[in-house]
Amino acid sequence: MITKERLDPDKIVDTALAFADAEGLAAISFRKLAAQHDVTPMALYRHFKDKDDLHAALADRLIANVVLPEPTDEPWDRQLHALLTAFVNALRAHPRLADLTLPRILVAEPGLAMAERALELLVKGGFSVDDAAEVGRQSFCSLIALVTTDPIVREVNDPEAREASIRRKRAGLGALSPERYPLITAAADSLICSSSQERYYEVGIDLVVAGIRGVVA
Amino acid sequence: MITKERLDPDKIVDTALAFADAEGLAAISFRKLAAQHDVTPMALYRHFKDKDDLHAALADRLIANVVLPEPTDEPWDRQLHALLTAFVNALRAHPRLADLTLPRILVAEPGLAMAERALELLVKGGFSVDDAAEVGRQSFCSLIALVTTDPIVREVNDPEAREASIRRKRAGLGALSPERYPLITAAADSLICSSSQERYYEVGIDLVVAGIRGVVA
DNA sequence: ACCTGAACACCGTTCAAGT
DNA sequence: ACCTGAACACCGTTCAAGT
Repeated sequence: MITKERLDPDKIVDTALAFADAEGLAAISFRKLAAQHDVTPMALYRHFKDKDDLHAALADRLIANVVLPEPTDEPWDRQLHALLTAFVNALRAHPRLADLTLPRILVAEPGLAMAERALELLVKGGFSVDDAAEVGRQSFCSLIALVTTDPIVREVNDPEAREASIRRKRAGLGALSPERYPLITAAADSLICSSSQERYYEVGIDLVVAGIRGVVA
Repeated sequence: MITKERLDPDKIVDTALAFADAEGLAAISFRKLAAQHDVTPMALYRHFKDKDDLHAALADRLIANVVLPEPTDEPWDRQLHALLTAFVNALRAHPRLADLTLPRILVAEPGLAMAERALELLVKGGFSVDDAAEVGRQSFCSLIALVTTDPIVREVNDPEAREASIRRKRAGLGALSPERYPLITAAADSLICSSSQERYYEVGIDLVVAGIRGVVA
């Protein structure tokens, strides 16, 4: 039960985040949000211009949770690693919504501070300002993809359906010819589900940072 | 006008691809596809179990267009670069649908052949089979993200709306304080729109390959 | 086997109206 | 300023029925 005095946009965002965590982005509808707050769907339009506007508000909330690391005297690539990890950690709070953040990074705080800091470190690493922009953008895209394709999150929430889905995948790879696909069949378990979620994110972030280090002119 | 003898699933997929190219994934609906083929929406259910099934068929079409490079005697990382480029090129035919491909790579040909070849090259590069699986998966994810976030594709198709969107972004970054955000304001043009689409993809693929090279134990 | 018709349970959004 | 009610133009999907 929501205490009903005023229709608070922040509380609507809270509810939307909860819906998305439970059933994904598609589960967020104005009509369901309104019902949850004992209000008519149209009431929400007083606070959000349209659905894109609500999505922007959701993205801004994710970005607001980025905890920027303090500058240190470590080398630039270590500091960048810490910065990108902070971004990933913020997204992981609501992984089904990570996709929404990209167009809001250069709008919402602390996305702007994070972007400025990333450019700073990239320039320190040897990139021109324009190359830093290009490389930085692509790095953030990769990290967002890392979170949205988290194999554990991506599965259905219902544990029974999840079991069925994994069984189906295993059956699919199990039916392959080991002669024709020796490595896929050998790596089947790793391909179906990462060994550990922490390792998954570790490898993902390391890959991005290693890529950046590798393309410095 | 579609010649009407039989309802051909392949032709429905053609129409869906055209819709998505013009207006994005959300523009694909059973009702509109049916109308385009002078048929009732339910007729489609004879050929596709549901919308996910249609999406799988669309993904399979993208994957089917991957042109696998022949094995050469080049070093493993060069060959991997060529393989990943082939994947990206296939996705670029229908960039708004690139997202759909991930869960179909290990199902549809030549996705399986591509995955097997990628694992092969990664193992040749020094990865264990399981590490190759993890690193390979993340690399394909990053490349899919590269295509779906192509700044040119992501913009609205209508050239007038596109102009307005770019103007709005420029205004947003232009309003920032150059003292507080010296690098963002300096790189504004690069951040808003990549200089060239070819360079965008070159940098993106180079980053992924450099990352892989960098994390080899 | 393949397609239709009617129906159900949803959507986002507009517009005029109430307080 | 803030919310309601009715309406419009859409969705995916099920089910029973036609040929």
